[in-house]
Amino acid sequence: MPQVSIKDIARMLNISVATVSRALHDRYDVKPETKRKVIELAEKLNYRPNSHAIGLLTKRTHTIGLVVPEIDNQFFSEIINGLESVAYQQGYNVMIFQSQNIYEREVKIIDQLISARVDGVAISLGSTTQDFRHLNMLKELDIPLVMFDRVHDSVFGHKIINDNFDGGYKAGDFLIKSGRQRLAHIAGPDTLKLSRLRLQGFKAALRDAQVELKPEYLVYTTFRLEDSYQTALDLLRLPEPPDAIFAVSDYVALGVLKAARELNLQIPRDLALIGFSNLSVGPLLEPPLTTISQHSFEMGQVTARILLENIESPVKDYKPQTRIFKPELVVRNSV
Amino acid sequence: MPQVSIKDIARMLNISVATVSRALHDRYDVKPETKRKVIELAEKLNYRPNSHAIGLLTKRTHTIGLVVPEIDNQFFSEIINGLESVAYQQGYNVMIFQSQNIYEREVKIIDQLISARVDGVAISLGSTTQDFRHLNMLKELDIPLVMFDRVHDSVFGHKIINDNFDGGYKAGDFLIKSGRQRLAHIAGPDTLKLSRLRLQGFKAALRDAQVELKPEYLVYTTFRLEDSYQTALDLLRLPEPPDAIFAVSDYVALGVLKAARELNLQIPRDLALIGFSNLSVGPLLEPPLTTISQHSFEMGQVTARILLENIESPVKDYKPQTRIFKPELVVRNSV
DNA sequence: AAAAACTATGTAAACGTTTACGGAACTTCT
DNA sequence: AGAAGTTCCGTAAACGTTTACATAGTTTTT
Repeated sequence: MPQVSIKDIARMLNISVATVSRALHDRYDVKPETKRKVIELAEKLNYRPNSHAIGLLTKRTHTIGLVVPEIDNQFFSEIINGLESVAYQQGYNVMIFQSQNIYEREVKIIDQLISARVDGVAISLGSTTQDFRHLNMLKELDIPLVMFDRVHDSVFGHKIINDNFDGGYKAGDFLIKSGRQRLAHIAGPDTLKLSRLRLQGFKAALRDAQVELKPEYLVYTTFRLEDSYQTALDLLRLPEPPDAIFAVSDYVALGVLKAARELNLQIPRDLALIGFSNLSVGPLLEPPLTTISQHSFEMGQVTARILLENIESPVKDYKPQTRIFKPELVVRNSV
Repeated sequence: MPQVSIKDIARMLNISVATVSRALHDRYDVKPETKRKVIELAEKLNYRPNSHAIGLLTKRTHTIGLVVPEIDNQFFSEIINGLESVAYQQGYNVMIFQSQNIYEREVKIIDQLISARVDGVAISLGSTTQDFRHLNMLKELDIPLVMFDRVHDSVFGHKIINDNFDGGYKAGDFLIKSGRQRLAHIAGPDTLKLSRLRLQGFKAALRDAQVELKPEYLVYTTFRLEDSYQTALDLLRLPEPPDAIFAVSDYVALGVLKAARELNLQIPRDLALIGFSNLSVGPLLEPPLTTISQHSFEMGQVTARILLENIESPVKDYKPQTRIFKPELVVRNSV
């Protein structure tokens, strides 16, 4: 038994589709008797409205497209949860897509979202994205856009970001205040703004305290566990190894932890370690990981609110807003 | 500038919509000259086909709906990745939804997927779901269904599952072979089939080795970290505490780890610990966690393959298949 | 008793796309 | 030169739904 339409119901009851439609919407101008018959039959036949027909006609889908680099990343999944919680409450669906940090896939996803005529788009940019035409096209098509966490200035849209500079500063500051001198930083890819900002904040903290950042203490890694482990290993095997490491993320800190264990370094005695993100496993590690926490769930909520506000606003032109979240130091035992 | 349609292009070039459609599909019966003009204009105007119109007409959306209890769970996000990898390759989109283990939300999601006329549905059941009418409706509407990991016999659809009995057996067997005698199990909610099966397998291993399972060594928990930590704490504070624990999942094992640390128990000396799932942080814990690994990525791939095969098959009736994956023991240092 | 108002329903157009069918304008063949 | 074939394009219907407009029938008002 394939899908039933309003037409089928109309035919079976010998009435017009218009009446069926009105009955299902509980309009005032339908006889209660008719209403009852329609609703009963619809129920019996498991009628479900065809959202393509509705989307085609009304040009509204009550759907927002969400694009993240990857979902198996707690930071993003928390943002997704925050965003969904607000969207559902307002009667919107969320379609989640992963770009896997692959530029071509990101472009394809955006094309699909346009084809699906979503009411709005929320995205965290892929790390390899350098050309932004696909995103600026949304503006031309009057589709509201909100970028979160991984944003770029040459894209027209709202921005929800962390103050990564501040986070980097807080990490550096805390390490210094805890008495360390040979501070190192394992940075993320230089192409990512968040990497650069965390590094800059870290540097600023050192500068303010007149602590030197040795060139060999600044190293780069990707977010792959294997990479950060290797990078940490190299760093800790220097003739004069650092006594404190600020890792650009908790994932990277996990790599440091592994490397330190391999070299029989004890944390925090031989090495202080601070991460970034506040993964839920952090407190369960040995030692519990000191980190910088981002308000991920909240960021998702705010992303949704700004997007929905824009979608429901009658004017299509909008001035992009920027919301900045301040990260927080979470002190545990790794420093 | 709102969205451009095929009609707009036709009007601007003084040709019919049929020709525009044919040109964009690169049909043989369009003059190259015309083709060029159409394609150029479409490109210039950022034309994107309206997938609602196409879905309405062709009744095919090339979209599959994916429902998981939650995405911030590595097991599920790995399955998602496996499923997406196959789906994308075959030109299908994946719409991801979270039920949050809330029955009403699961029902609503299924309704939406029906409304969106997805070509097929893959789902891992929510833990509170007891009524399956919403899922069996898919059968009536000729929408193929694949259940993975959390399945139920009263639902008509394919099943992709882990042999949880075997996993439980392997865990118990390994603990016994490593010389432990006072074996305990922290089980998941009894409503979940996977909990019951892992427990049964564990019991079978003990029975086969003629090792007793003391009633007080069998305790239950939810998957919330706080709960498993408390449960573990109670267990380890017994007058005669166990010397080995099989935790129903790695998440729960993290709670045990925390409790053991609090009580100054050393793992594996004072307590052997084995988890289930093989989370990526496992090897980075202290000690690295011994666990039972599930082939999550592969499960996702198989889920997608079976679903797509069914979707593309010309016959709408199908015999549900069942695929069982054998879990694997991953030996690290916690035993 | 006619006019006015209300009730319940139907008609038809529109949204964007695809495609079967038909046919006009050429070209090639005999 | 007529027949036959080829090339290119247009017409129109269909998918499922909503809604402005029209209208028939009934009730109320004057």
